Amino acid sequence: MFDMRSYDQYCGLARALDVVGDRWTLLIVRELLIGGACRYTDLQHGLPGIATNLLADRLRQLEEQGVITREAAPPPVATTLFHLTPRGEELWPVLRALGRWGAPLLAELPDDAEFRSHWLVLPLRIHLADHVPDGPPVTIEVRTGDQPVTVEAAGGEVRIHAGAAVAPDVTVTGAPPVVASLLFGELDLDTAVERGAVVDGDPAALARVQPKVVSSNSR
Amino acid sequence: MFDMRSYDQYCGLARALDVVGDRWTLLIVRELLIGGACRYTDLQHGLPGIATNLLADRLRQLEEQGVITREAAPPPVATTLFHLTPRGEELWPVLRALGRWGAPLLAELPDDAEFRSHWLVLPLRIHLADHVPDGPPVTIEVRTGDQPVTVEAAGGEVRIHAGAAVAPDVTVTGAPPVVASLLFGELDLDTAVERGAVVDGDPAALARVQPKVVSSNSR
DNA sequence: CGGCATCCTCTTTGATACTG
DNA sequence: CAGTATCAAAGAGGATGCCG
Repeated sequence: MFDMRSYDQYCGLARALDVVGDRWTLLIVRELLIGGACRYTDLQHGLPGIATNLLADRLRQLEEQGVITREAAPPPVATTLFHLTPRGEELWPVLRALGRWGAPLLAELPDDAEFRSHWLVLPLRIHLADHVPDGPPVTIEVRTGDQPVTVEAAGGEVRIHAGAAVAPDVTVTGAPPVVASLLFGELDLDTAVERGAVVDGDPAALARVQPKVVSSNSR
Repeated sequence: MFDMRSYDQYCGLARALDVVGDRWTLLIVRELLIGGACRYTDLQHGLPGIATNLLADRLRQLEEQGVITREAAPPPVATTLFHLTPRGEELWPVLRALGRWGAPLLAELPDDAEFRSHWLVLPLRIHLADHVPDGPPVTIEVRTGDQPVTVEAAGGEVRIHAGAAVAPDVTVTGAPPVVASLLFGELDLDTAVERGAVVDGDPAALARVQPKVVSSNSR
């Protein structure tokens, strides 16, 4: 039905690209790193623009290469769940490096670019830290894009996942670029509010997890 | 003449892939990370199988994106030199992560895969270290593939570059997989020799730089 | 509805030949 | 040396149909 195209080079980079270098492939891995396990339709939702046959092809290839597994969830759910194998999870450093390199390019995106709020999860996991390990737990609800994202800081650990928070100490609402810049500490609170962010609740909860570096970004 | 295809997603990973996600692109970056500056024909030699129009296209795109620069070398050389910009050099963590992930896949390659010995340079830079900083300098010449590669250890630093050594303390000759496995400490000396490697000179020079971990690989 | 497969069109790639 | 030109083959994108 298809043949794996290969660079056919004795080089680790080339071998990696043989497996994950095709269009959409690493974005599929991103989806699975964020959520843990996804249904086919979850993947389609998180990968706006992908053709359905292409998604099916990529999933089959990734399965053959041992990067993902498909698991038939038992009734009454009766759906197929895709998730990364341990080998697939080892792609995390690759995604981290690429995401970091690409971050400065976000500024050049048109305003109508696609956005799914769960895409914030991995960058937030990289950049946020609990700076007050001994403080009481705090919860932040981030409202931008298609669904809320919850940030919980407690005991020196930060947990981030898609979905609404129960009783957030603070909520942050606004367009993705402003909300993201605020959370990543690239904008201070006042500037973010000036640019349309709405912060409802205790701003100290934000300061607890934001990266310390505040660059002097303007635009 | 062309339009940059974009995933159009507000996501750092997707933005990175917009710029360096096309086929061959990261391999071009590899070539430039290894050598520093390359002529068009050097790139063709290091990228066996690439179509020349594709190479020209990719170079133009990378230049537009600020990843590489082209520099007209003055007479009497009178050639164009391509090299990475600082922004392009920041792709090093990406290549490192991908190369590391792909390394285990090298074993599955057919024996007639393409090989250029300078492809060893980056992995060697990652894995080798000078374990005897106070010892006298040593030089290793690696002979496999199309040209020799030189490893120099001195004062705690290891320098690796393509090209012959002047007066090597030891030379290692053999097929790429065996030579590479020996240098990376995945095979011990005896096993490597059994499998066709020829080590001429002082094997202690090898031990000085090899990674300490010796895994129990067999095949 | 979830998980694809098919069909069709359009773009990108690969191979080769040729040029300033 | 550093490309451009040309053309066939493969892949991507989009719409729709199928089947449990």
